[in-house]
Amino acid sequence: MSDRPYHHGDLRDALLTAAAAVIEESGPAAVTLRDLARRVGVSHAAPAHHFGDRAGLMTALATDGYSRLADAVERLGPVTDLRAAGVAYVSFAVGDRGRFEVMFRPELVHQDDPALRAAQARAMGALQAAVAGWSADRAEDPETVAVAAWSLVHGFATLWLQGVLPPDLGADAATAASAVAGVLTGTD
Amino acid sequence: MSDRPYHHGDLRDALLTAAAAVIEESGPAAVTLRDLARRVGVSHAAPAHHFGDRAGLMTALATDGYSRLADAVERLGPVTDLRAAGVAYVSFAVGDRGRFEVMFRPELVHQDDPALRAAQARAMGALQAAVAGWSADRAEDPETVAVAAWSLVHGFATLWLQGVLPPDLGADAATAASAVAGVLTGTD
DNA sequence: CAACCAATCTTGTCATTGACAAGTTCACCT
DNA sequence: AGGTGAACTTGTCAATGACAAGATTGGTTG
Repeated sequence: MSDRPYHHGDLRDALLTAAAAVIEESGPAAVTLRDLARRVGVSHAAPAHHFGDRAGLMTALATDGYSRLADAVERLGPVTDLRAAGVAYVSFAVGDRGRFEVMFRPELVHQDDPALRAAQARAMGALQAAVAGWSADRAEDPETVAVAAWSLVHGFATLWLQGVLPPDLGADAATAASAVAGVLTGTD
Repeated sequence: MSDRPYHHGDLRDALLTAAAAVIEESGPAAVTLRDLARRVGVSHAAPAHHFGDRAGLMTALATDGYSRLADAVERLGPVTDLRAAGVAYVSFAVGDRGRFEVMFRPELVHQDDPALRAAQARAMGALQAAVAGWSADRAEDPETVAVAAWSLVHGFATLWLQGVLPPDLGADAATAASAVAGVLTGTD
């Protein structure tokens, strides 16, 4: 019918990239299998072959996101200042917003997917390892401290992405995140 | 056709309550105007009369949520310990999960809705007033401190709701929130 | 008290979507 | 050369959101 080749060649990645782009523009609710297919130039049922269903596509995107987050944190190495880890976390969320927004929406993905769980575990392990050195210096229970640190950076990232934070913080998320994380560390 | 009265009498509130219940069970993506209509016992187009469209219903639900949050925080009065405000915030999120989940999803609501913005402003004002006394004692810029506090409790609430936090924190969100907030205040 | 009126709710319809089924094309391997 | 399975297609169905037009009702006014 059309002159495009029957085999796309890289359809899976193309769909994931397109999905991330749609989410960055309009949020996860705007992601439609048929729209992605149109954007990439394939038939409306092609995505189902690679991902099964819509949740399958979201699962693949979230898995990809956890892997990238783990990469970013592992590149960091062990940190003694929470701010470095916080900046990495927030930078990932802002820079890879399309994936980050799906990672913490359990209702959109197949939570029991093995690949997802593995990538999730790797990212969490990397985060914990990165913060371990810092939290050891604190008086409180290390786990409570880790949860506080995670809550702080995660909350900041989501609030920043939603644009509800006061504009006085500036336009650079990393700089603002560092300042906010400094409140927890007590450094200035 | 059926024997139910033509006028429901309290359809608007009934739909909002049903929507909150659906979200608590299955998340915002599971909310369907037609399903809500069925649950409440009206025709499939009845919801549109009260809310216009799906986003209109979500907007009303979010507005309701901001009002309830503002009520909860104002009941608190001025606080000198962040933990009290944090517990109130998290308790609202966990207790009114169906509304909380919609309040921070800009893509689901009509963000420019006047009633929404008013309720939002009231809630944010109440939070800021509650924390003002506490943040004044800190060395850092008060606004940065306020953002840090908000980020911490908001992040904790969302992570808690998603069930990704370690189970060692216990089953009571308020207790865990108090402990985690204590890391920021430095009190133990 | 009757007639109206605006709000409330209904039925009917349409384009879009996700999911599924069955067929077609193609790359690769033997 | 031939087959074999993965990649992709067309076709279809029920469900949904949105819209249009009509039916019902409580209140309100003349």
